[in-house]
Amino acid sequence: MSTAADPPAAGPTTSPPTGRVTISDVARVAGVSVATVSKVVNNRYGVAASTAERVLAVVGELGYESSLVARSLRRQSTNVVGVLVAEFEPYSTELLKGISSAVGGTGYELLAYSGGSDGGVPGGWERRSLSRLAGTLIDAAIVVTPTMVMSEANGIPVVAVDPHTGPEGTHTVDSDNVTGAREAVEHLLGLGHRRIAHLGGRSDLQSARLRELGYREALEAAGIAVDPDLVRVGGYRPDTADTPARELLTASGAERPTAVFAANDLSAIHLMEVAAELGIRVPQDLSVVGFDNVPESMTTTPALTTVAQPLHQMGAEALRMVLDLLGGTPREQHLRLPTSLVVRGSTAPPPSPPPEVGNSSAT
Amino acid sequence: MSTAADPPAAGPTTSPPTGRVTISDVARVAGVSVATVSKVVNNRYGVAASTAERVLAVVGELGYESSLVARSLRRQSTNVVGVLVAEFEPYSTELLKGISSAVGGTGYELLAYSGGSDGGVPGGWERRSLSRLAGTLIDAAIVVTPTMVMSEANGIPVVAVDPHTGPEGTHTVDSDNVTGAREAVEHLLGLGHRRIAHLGGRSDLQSARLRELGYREALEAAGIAVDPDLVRVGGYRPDTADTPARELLTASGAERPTAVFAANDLSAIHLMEVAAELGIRVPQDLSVVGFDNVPESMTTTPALTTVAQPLHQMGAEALRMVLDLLGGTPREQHLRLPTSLVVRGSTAPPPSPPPEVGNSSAT
DNA sequence: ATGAAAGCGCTAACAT
DNA sequence: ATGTTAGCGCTTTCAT
Repeated sequence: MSTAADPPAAGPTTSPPTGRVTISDVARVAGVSVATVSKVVNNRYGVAASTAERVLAVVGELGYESSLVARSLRRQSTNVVGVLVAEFEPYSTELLKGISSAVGGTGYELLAYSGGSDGGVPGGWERRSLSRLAGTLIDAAIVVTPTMVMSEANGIPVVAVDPHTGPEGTHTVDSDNVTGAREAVEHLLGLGHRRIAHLGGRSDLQSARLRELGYREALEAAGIAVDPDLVRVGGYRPDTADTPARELLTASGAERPTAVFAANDLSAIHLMEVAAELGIRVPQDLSVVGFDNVPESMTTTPALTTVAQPLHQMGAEALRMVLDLLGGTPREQHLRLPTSLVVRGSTAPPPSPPPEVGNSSAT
Repeated sequence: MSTAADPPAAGPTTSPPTGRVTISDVARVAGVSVATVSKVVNNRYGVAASTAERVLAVVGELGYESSLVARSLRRQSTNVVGVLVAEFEPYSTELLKGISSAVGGTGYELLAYSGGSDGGVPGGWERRSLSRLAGTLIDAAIVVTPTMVMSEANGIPVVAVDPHTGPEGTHTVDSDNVTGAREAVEHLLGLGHRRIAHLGGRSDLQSARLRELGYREALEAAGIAVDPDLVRVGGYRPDTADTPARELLTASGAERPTAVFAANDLSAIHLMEVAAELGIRVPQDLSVVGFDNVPESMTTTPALTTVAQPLHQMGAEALRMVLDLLGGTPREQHLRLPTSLVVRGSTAPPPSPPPEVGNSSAT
């Protein structure tokens, strides 16, 4: 009395109706032991050609593929490099493109893991992800913008890209934050700006401190004192940058900066939105420079002038470094790549200077 | 006689000098069994408060985190959704951003695996990756642009995004390729173009066929016969598009198209480079339209007019769909999202038409 | 409340 | 040439 929905109990053997094909399934169907199947699929010696053939046939028929998990648990290495990120956003995905292009032909596969944000403690996602994957799933790891110092205690090579804590414990790849920031500000100075504000990052992060340092250096070199009112913490994110951006832009008259150097593109873009809301035109009334050159920086109107980090190249170098480490090739601990200024539409000379004291046509 | 390179054999206990901290290490140090440690870290009942406290202290001290691999091997589910891609390129990473933004707050983690290209057979990476991960490492999978039909025989929910074989076996998310292509060509027609070429994708891929269909439909609706010389296979990639692009653009005089609709952005961008090389100005001498709207389409000069696929949204929808499937919520098999034309600088009216036969000033 | 033991799928010694 | 066994790190009955 079975209905059509009931599969006609083909065989109440060990095979569950659902689920994946395991090595035991192959062994049973081929009439050999699991060890033999393992030898066949791994091209080990000691298997008769006829047996191998039969096993391979069953493998093809059943579509068997060894489980990465079970295999890594047993084996020493997996041939997989892990890329640990907090989240897949513009910065990490650009890096990923560079890593991916460099992995071709190396025989390694890539596994990008996003174990950040939700759930546990805000900081420390990198340590947690690393502990969960190292030694079992991945042979080496590239950690993107870790907030904490990574100890290599997990027994696998680790390369940190743009570590927020500065190059310390581990091998690192980053870009020249200070020079990049200085060039951004020098660009504004060259345009004639004098009241240049800085919408900073997070004061606990190395990159933010270095970018602010570059800002200060450029100003001082030009003989301009840094006005504390013109420096705000923006937090790197649109939401955290909102209030400081408003404070900067609502200053009255001559107090208002004619240009802003933001610590990253995301906050620069948000500042441009705030400016638009306040009726401040970019670049006529206000020049804006960002940092990172993520793809999003080209989508604004006008497009954002920014300091480019060579993200693809940084990713590729990080992969090469971690593979060298894996192979025992000694590598320098820190690799720093140069930034470059990308001038687009958001910067222009400042509006005509306000009438000075003693000017003939004042008031 | 030990050199500085020899670590001073700290303790020949069971703990290897290298490698990760395992549950046994914690158990040994805390003086309890591994079962107890497991119970503590998983908040199971039946552990004395004092014991739990002690174990937790050791966990913190040693920085223990359970291995994803070992845990998944034993457990039914892993709370990890896999994203299977052939490679991390602009298309898949944009999707990834959408998937990542939608995963927040769901309690799931993301694992993007790139098991394509190198090594084995060109086709079938998706089947291989799925077999390797399904059932053990990941609870569900989103497969990006699979070339083959995916059977759900792996026992886990699968959603295919932009499947190259057309919506058949599995659940799918894609965009309206035909309408998108038609709108692209209608845009060119509206600008006054009549000789419109098509730099196609790969003829074995569904999306390429649909885009060519849209191209043909638009032309026919306008009463223009499709010139076979104006249709070339571009293969979706810069390298494969090179020769066909040259063939299209080196046609002499009036034979040369005044506009090209390319099957994707990458081949459109390469065609623009070829045009520049040949001294053909875009958009004055030639209009170009792409498809996808990957970030790279904004980096060209002029920026590329293209048909946007809502990639972030498609990724987010794919995640929602696969999570629904996981939770047993019934979902429609196919979800198709609309495309939209993004007009940028690479399209303009055609150059003034060549003198017609019977024109007074002809030759 | 705690621990011993089995077993997830697989590979690698070690028999036979 | 093939099979048996142990064990990777972990969770989970089942005893104690």
